[in-house]
Amino acid sequence: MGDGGEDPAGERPQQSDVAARAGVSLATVDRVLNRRKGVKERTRQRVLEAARELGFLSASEEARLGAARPLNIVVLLPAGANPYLRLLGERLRARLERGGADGPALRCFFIESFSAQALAEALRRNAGWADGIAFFAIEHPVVREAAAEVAATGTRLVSIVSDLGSVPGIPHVGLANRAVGRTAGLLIGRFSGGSAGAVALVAGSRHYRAHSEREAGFLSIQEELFPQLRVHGMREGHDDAAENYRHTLALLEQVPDLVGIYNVGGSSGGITRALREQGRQDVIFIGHGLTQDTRKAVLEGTMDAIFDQDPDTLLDRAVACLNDPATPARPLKLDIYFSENLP
Amino acid sequence: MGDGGEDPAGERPQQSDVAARAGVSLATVDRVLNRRKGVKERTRQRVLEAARELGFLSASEEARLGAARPLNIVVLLPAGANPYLRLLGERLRARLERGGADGPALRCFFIESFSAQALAEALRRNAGWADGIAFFAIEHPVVREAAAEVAATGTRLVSIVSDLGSVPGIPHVGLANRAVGRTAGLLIGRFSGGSAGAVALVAGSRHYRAHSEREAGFLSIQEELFPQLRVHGMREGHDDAAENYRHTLALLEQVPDLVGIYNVGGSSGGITRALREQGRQDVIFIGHGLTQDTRKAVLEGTMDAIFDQDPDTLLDRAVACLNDPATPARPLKLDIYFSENLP
DNA sequence: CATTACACCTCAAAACCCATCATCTTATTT
DNA sequence: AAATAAGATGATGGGTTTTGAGGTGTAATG
Repeated sequence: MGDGGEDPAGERPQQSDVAARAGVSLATVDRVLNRRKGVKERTRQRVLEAARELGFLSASEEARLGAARPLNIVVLLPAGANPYLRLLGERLRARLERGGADGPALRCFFIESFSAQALAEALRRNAGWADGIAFFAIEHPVVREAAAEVAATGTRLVSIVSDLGSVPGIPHVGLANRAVGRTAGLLIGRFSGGSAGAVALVAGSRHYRAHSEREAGFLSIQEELFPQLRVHGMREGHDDAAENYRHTLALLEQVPDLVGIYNVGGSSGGITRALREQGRQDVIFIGHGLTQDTRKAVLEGTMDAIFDQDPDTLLDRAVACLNDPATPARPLKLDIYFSENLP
Repeated sequence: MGDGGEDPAGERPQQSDVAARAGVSLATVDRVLNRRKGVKERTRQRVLEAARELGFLSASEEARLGAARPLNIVVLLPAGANPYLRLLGERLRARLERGGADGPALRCFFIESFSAQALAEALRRNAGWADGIAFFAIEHPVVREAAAEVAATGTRLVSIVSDLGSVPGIPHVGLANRAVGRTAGLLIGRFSGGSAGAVALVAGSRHYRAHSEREAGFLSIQEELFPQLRVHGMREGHDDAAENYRHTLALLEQVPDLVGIYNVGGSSGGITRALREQGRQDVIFIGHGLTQDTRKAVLEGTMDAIFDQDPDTLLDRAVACLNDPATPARPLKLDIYFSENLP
């Protein structure tokens, strides 16, 4: 008999083809396809697999019948030279190579930094084919709108590192940034040993909630506990090393009694370079992101502490959130590194 | 048709086929497939292999059943009122209730503290039926001897929190304690703002390597970076709150210029009580173990920092080590908590 | 109108789950 | 070495679930 199996060039496959391929009877295929009970899970999977192989089911039908397909996850990060984000991208690649087969398919795109439009567009563009999107959020109506839209289509979203404010249905994986800012303030205050002077804030952008929350926490604790320190207004360095370098040089010149700097954003390399060049290792400096350059800066004494959120934990939690939206979203642990406890 | 080979084009294989191919009875196949006990590991593997060859199992089922039978793991902790160790025991119980079926069977015994004999005996007693033992080590020849013996019988061992020194075949899961001691020294040195004075060390017992390593690290950094601080010799408080309380009272009386205390051991409650009662919140105090009492002490300002190793991570890693002795044994991350970043 | 694909049902056979008990093996003790 | 204990396997049977075979009705199609 000629029929025997699927027919790549010809007819649409029939239930009988699926039955044959799965090695079960028509009755069982019928039960599976119509979600009737009385089918053992193992058989169900066989049938579903056969159906998938024959292309009998559309993707949506497949999903409806619960064929466990690895999720398609997209990660959207700001482009630019921020070393922490580059490290995050690298860990992501590493995870891909490890996880290989059964893990979710992860893809990472770098979006033009600080552009709400670009991010919104990227969200919409990926909503179609991705099952879930993890994104570094920019707080902007355009983004919030796009996120709400995308979430409504069923694509799961999770913000990482920086959130969108409280948008229902979009969990966040990241630090408790206000507390982080307060911790930085506490350390600078205590390290400065009670002497009066100025402390300066450097940020990437106020449109990152992570940054403005850290700023707020820092300001609140300075006011509360260290009145002898005055805070020198925040400067936006757009997570750019060169820009941060210029800001720092200006600071050092304009603020003679500068005691400390807290960089709530990334790319601390520009700041350490300025401090080093000006021989101002006495300035207490705390920044974010455990990377090669910050490690070196802490070891040589230019930087006093690194605040970090472990990239692997971050990705784990983001993926867990996308897999199961019911995952409770307690904040990540803040890792603090000094010269003596670098890993 | 007597051949007995699989039949790719024909009927689906049945359990009876698996039984025949594995050369066992249906009852045994059933026991394996339903994860019932009473099957020798070798037989289990034969059955699984037969099932695999016949294509009886789907990939996911194969993974589920192919995993080695959950290990029987015993955890040995020092008895006593040390809150961190009690918390560890509690997390262990929590993990049991969660993991339920497929997780390893964990059992926790509390051994008379500071008794090498008791620990050695417990190791030997459990070696018979446990697949792996995780134990808080006491560095003592009696223990090392017992550990080597037990390891030789095939029971896997891993030391947690405090290790045995370098004994081949017994990996360790815990902090890099020398670095931890140096970090404590760094913080006390910097918090003290350059003023001269004395810093004191309190420990549980010198027989815990964790404690003496932390001490060594602390001493080394004091000497290196903070010559204006003199270290007041270590006192052993046996992780007992009352004893630590008495030690602290004595310290406060005998050392008028006391600037800081570092408790390398547990049960910091006694120390905070003494500091609180004597109104000496100005003394910088760093201790180990994030528990209810240390949290409170940090919040009220009696304690300046808590060093912690996350109990869940600790247990995860210990279990991983016992499951797969090839697991690389990089040290745990040190978690540092100040008043502002308590979880 | 005959044909085809399929949803939905019933029924009996087959496969399977689960507990029990007897038998055999292996290790431990005496 | 014999006795004993503990564990592993096989045999069996009752109850449950799963499956295959086949019937019926419907809608689409040529």
